[in-house]
Amino acid sequence: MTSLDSSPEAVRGDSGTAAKQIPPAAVARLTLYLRALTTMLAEGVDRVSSESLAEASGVSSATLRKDLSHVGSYGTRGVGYEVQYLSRHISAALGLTKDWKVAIVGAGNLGKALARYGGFESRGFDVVAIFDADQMIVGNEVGWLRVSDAADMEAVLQRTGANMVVLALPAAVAQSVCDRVVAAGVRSILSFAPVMLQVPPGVNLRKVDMATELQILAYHAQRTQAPEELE
Amino acid sequence: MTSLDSSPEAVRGDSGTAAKQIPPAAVARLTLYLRALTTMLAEGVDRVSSESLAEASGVSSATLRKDLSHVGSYGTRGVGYEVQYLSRHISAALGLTKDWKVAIVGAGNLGKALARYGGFESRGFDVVAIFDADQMIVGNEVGWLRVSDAADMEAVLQRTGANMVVLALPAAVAQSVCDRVVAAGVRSILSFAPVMLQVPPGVNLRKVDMATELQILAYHAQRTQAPEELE
DNA sequence: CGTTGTGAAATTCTTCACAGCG
DNA sequence: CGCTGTGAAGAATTTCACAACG
Repeated sequence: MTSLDSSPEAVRGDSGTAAKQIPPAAVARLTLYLRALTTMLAEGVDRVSSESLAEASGVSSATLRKDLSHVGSYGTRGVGYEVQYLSRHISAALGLTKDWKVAIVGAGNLGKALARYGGFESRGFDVVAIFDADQMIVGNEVGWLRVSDAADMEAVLQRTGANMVVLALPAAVAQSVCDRVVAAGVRSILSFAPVMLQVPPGVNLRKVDMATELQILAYHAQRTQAPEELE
Repeated sequence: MTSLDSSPEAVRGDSGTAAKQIPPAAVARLTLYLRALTTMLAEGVDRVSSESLAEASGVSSATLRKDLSHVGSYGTRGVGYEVQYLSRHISAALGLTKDWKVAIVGAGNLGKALARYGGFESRGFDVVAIFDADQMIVGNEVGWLRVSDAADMEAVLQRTGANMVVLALPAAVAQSVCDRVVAAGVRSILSFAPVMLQVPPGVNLRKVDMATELQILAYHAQRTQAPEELE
């Protein structure tokens, strides 16, 4: 992987560590390729061209090849990519070789749904704990886990070695729980709470807001199919 | 203002309605502003500057003002924005004044969580039906709804006037259900199924994949805290 | 005055097109 | 010959900086 690639500038690498950074948009798509490759692997496909992998992932082949170029050169010209080989390299680039242990905070409907969601385990994320503050819920079984008391969060996070946390709780308490989680040393947080959370630098926070998704859909729907709407 | 009008993909062939299109990235952020404004409204705040609304939304003030410029000029120079007034205009621009009726397909853990999720109702989306194919589940109560038989989907969608559908079902059946939903006339779909769905042009599809979010988080986590640190 | 709204510059992302290689 | 990998071109988006204005 030659890459006459020089980082533009302002790369926050203090020095030395020239680990090539992958553009955010490309990272998001790499997960799609990985999913498609996993499906192919299960179907016994062992080679794939950029054209067909792109189609299976819903992107253009040019975009796909450009994205893969950030990861490395794992294809064979004139042939394509070996499914398993490529799959492994994308996983490595995404940091999925590490053992990710996820704790879910909030055992309401969403928290329970997430805890039982097979998609996590099957993609290398191990759900190790689920918390709730409601004493009526603490102790209940959710999947193969038992709901822990949110009061013991720090201790349980430590004991289970959780290194990612999913927040599935009401907006009102999200920030304070988030603060505790950060204080406990967790540096990767996925929040489903519909609020802007403040986290210190060095902590990775991603947000998913389901109502937001519907609103975006509403915008497009209104544009493409509203015959009567003028202003 | 200008007519920098290049359509990314299949835009309807009509030419009469030249409603100004808002960049996708801006649309996504407008929903954040709306959320922040709603919170402020509830707190009794009635004026806000671009600077503070930007902070409450987690973006730069320059980005915020640029985004609002796509919607219109609703601020007062030297003063700021009136919370309610701006809120109303963003809602209108996003198409949220229309009555959106949402049907959820799949009454598993996720489907139930979504059906009971207060965030939809509170932001103008009315959940009007929930379906499942499992006869053990059909008829159960979920929130204030009763699970309908997926076999009757077309009829129920018609009767309830659903104009948006949320797919909360296994990857394996997602495409075929999606096809039925499209055939029934629904043109806006939010899918939680971890597969690439094919929809005809004119149908709006958005996807949320929770495992994908964790993978993206993993990438960043690995970059920012893995180098050669021992702990 | 202080803050909005916006051209223009800077940056990032996507697409093109083709050289390079198996 | 066919397909990958990649510079270069082209779009889109974000940031800057300041004129306009209540």
